[in-house]
Amino acid sequence: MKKTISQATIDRLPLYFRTLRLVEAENMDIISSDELGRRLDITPEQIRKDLATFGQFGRKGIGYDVRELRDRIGNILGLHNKWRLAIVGVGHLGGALANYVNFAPLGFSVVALFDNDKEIVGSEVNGLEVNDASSMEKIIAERSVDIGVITVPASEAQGVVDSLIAAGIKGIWNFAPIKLNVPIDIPLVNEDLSVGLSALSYHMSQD
Amino acid sequence: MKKTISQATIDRLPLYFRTLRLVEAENMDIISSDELGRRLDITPEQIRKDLATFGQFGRKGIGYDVRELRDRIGNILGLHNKWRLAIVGVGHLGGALANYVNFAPLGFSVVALFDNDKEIVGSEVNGLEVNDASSMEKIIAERSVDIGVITVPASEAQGVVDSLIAAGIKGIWNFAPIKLNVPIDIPLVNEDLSVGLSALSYHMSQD
DNA sequence: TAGATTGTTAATCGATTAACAATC
DNA sequence: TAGATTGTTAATCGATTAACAATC
Repeated sequence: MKKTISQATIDRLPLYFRTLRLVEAENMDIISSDELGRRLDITPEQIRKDLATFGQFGRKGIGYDVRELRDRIGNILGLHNKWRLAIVGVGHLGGALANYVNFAPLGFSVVALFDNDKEIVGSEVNGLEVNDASSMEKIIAERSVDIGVITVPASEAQGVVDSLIAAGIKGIWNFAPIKLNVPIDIPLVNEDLSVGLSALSYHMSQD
Repeated sequence: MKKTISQATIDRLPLYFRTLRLVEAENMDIISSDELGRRLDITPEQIRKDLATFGQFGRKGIGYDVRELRDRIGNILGLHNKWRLAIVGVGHLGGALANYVNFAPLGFSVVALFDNDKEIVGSEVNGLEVNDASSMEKIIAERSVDIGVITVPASEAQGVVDSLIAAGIKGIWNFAPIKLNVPIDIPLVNEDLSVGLSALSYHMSQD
């Protein structure tokens, strides 16, 4: 029986991964939980605890091998899967994500774009043609799309998600500010920009 | 002495706010924690607990007045401040945020755009001219900018933040995937897209 | 060896859930 | 009145922090 990993731990792993890549570029071979924590404002105890969830990664008295730890965290996060994304809704935000350069180093690639606006369908974004939403089922199968990125208006989001799931998508990354219903076996991550901005407003309003 | 409010609670308030606006558009005057919870997949106990942090909002046996609760949550979040944003880095993501339509209903407005790319400076995005980064200090004061939005590459982010803070900015909303150092009295919220996407990858990789 | 640093257990802290009296 | 629903206290659960033995 697999122990459940806390979401808080999972959300810190990408930060470790990112920092290890930077540290690697600085030609450091070994890093301590202390140094890694200093670079992320996370306590070394927290980092060691997080890593201990998945096994033993370091050497007592020495620290962690940068490359090895980066690889192992990447594998835990499933980044070796080289996930393929389809962006549904090629407005400003969808277009920006189609051009986002920070996906590639994590192994994600955008392989399909969809919209239902005749003005947008047929145009090219970052070298990829925008397809009509009606061809979603066919193209998702053809291009082995794994993840659907929802950048349509909230009112259309659930319909799009239903279609994606019918087409066999394996995960949903949602930017529409609305609660989506998905089958329990389809992971869903919500990226609600208004939450972060409102939280900032809250903190700025405290004396 | 003011009790500290948990970040988890603060992060749920925007969801309540958003849902209350929708419910209001449906002409509902009263809502129970049960119904609100049903619409957000949050337990009614959690909602009542969150609200209780800030006082008494409802009527026993009846529920919450939709408009009143929406107003009071808006005020707790500080949305009545009508914050003014400047976006620094008008690439794809910065440009998308300059056009983002979901800010206005929350009282946020974008009043300045900056970039250091000569190709971009002088162009117009959503009716607003892109200014040279060198004029940041002057324009931020002139336009009473409250919040700086960081959409520059990670390598430039800390420099931009230092300039913004020197110019008198009151809060930072950061999209650059890097840990920023800011004075403790300047609230900072990080929006790291790779965290959410990596977490999705993790969940998709579990049996 | 002495100093550094991990991995792990125990202690603490904080958040969520459950229960229920108050009351509309 | 009976049914519904809040606000609040108590119980539980889970996450973080502290401490330290193991060991390089």
